[in-house]
Amino acid sequence: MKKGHQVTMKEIAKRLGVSVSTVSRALKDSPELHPETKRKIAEMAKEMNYQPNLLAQSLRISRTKTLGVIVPEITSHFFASCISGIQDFANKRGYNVMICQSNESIELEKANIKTLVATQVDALLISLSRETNHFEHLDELYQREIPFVLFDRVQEDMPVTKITFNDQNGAYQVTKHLVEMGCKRVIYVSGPEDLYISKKRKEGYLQALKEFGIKEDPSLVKVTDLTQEQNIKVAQEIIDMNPRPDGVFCMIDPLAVDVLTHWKSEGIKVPEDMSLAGFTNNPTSAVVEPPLTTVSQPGYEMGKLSVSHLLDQLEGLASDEPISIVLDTTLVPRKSTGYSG
Amino acid sequence: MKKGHQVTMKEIAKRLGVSVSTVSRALKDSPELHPETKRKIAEMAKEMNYQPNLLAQSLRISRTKTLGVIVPEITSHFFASCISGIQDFANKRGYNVMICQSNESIELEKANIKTLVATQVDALLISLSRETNHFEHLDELYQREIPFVLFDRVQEDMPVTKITFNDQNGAYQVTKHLVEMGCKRVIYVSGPEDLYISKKRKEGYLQALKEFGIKEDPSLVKVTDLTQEQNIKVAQEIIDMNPRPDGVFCMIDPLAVDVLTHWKSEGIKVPEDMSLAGFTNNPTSAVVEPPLTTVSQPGYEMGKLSVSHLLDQLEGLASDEPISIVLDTTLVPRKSTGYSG
DNA sequence: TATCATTATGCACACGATTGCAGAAAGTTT
DNA sequence: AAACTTTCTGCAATCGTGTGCATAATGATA
Repeated sequence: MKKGHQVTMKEIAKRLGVSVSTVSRALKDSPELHPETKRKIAEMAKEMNYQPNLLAQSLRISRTKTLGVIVPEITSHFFASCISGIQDFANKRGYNVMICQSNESIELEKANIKTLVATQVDALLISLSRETNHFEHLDELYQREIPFVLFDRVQEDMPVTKITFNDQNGAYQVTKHLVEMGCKRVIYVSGPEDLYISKKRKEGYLQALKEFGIKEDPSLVKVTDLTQEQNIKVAQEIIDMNPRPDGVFCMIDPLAVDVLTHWKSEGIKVPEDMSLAGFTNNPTSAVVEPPLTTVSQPGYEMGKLSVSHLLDQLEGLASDEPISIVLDTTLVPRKSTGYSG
Repeated sequence: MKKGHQVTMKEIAKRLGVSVSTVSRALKDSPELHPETKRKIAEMAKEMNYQPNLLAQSLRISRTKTLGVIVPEITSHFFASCISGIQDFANKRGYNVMICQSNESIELEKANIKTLVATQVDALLISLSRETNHFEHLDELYQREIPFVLFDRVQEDMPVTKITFNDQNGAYQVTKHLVEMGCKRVIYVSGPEDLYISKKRKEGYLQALKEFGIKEDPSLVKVTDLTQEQNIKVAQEIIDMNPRPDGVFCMIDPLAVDVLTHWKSEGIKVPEDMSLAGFTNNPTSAVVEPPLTTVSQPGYEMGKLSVSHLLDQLEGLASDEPISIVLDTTLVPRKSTGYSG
């Protein structure tokens, strides 16, 4: 299939018997040109449906006004919200966005970065994959002075701007809530342990226990790789424990939903037999039965803030100094922890 | 913030005291060059961490190997799945993807098309917004010979390749299922009436009724603009009807979930008092209580097929003749219609 | 009428990569 | 030693847009 021909300045120039530079100046409304000439050229451009070739412009000014975004997966509602926020605010400021997903693979993440850099994006917004436990590819970006920010899934030691949620505080609040609702033995179900959010949420969990004078017990921390299979395995392990725990905080909603579904099929009643809480406030968590207590993380806001700060830096409206933006989370108590309100 | 400098062929050439053309040929492993020269250049390129500038390449060959995608909203799980399929298969064939969302607005849809065309994407994949009821912008694409395909939300009269689901058959099956489960008075809740999928699903609904010899009754068709507010209003209207219907087919899952939630708060039991079914098979529909009977629409598959066929056409592997690809849907019976299996 | 100021336009080059053609350098043949 | 290959490399133009500088054309002044 052949792509249709696009009208160029050259053709407008030819039709009117002027030079290309005159056309260029006319379309930029340069004061050096005779008004009548400008009018004629503008008219012809409109008639021929001229559209400037952004590729050529970008090549000239070495700026594409395009940002690259890398997320672990688009189909996650949280990341989709982030993307949505990034898009909206990038567009508002005249930037386009190229989105890639790493599918939680570090190799794909590297490949994505490479392509985005090759296409000359002006900057990158990256949320790291689950697998990413070494960071040479980020170091390289840094050394090549390609601006980028990290959001949600960050590497703490990287000297770039990072946008995160107050994961620790969110986990603290939800654990505290579980204890306040009467739970004596609270389990934390963690995702992969070197994941930033796994660590932070664990810290919050431990902080709450400590505050209530509950001794830390390693056997109350379970780990899953977040596949449905393992999630269910962990759910079963929990109800097999003796003495059985009475509260479970899952580090992310889909995990909590898997646990809930399994328990239901095993006849466990939530919250009567066991309290359950998640994290993220996915739309799903509001409509399961019972509705799931969780922690709200506004993804759209995160996207908006990430891109806004990045563009401020790019355009010199903010200092180049890397900063750390921490967004607040809010506890969303629901029936799965016995809350009725 | 200043963007780091990228190494160009010119610099490699300067360092080695050869011409830029020699560098270009060396990096393309041209047989005209002395092997030793090639070796030296390749080495230097690696050392300097040279990355070709895709912008310049694209400008030269007038092809960007980039596709534009426009969807109504990214945060919908269905469209996110489509995007995911498009991405994966575009990347496999060496193409990049720029994604835009129209937020269901025809004006944004037009603006998106304009930017994507200006950035010289090689082709477009479009799913129309709810508001799109005139099609000049698509006509223009067609006249300018910019290749594009329509998926899911299509305009039937456009002479381009269209990828849709067998919406009518899906609706037929779900309606038939409701009747077979014992429903005597089945409601169809439609989205905006000029939406392609609203129409098609209504046809399927009517087809099933006809087959069972049930007379068409306009009062059994309700319409909502799909805002939560109106969805709830319709849900209330239905339980206020006299005689009360005993089965409801909502044209899309989130609508069905809104209805279900409202009914629960009003003490209506599903499926005992009323059967309920949706369409799309969102992840949510499996975890609500009771689980929702629905129709599965594999979005990832749709994305994959759309992009594959588009690229086949672009690269001359498939005929330019517009075709219509219709994907099958499958009924997913669950408890909300009394199914137990 | 010669000179100068002013206005309007074009030339040439840049951005980075690619390629047809010319031509230099080296080797081979007569 | 002259003529001819063969092998290797560089020049210049291209893609579409933008801009400093030169210059042509016009009018104003002395």
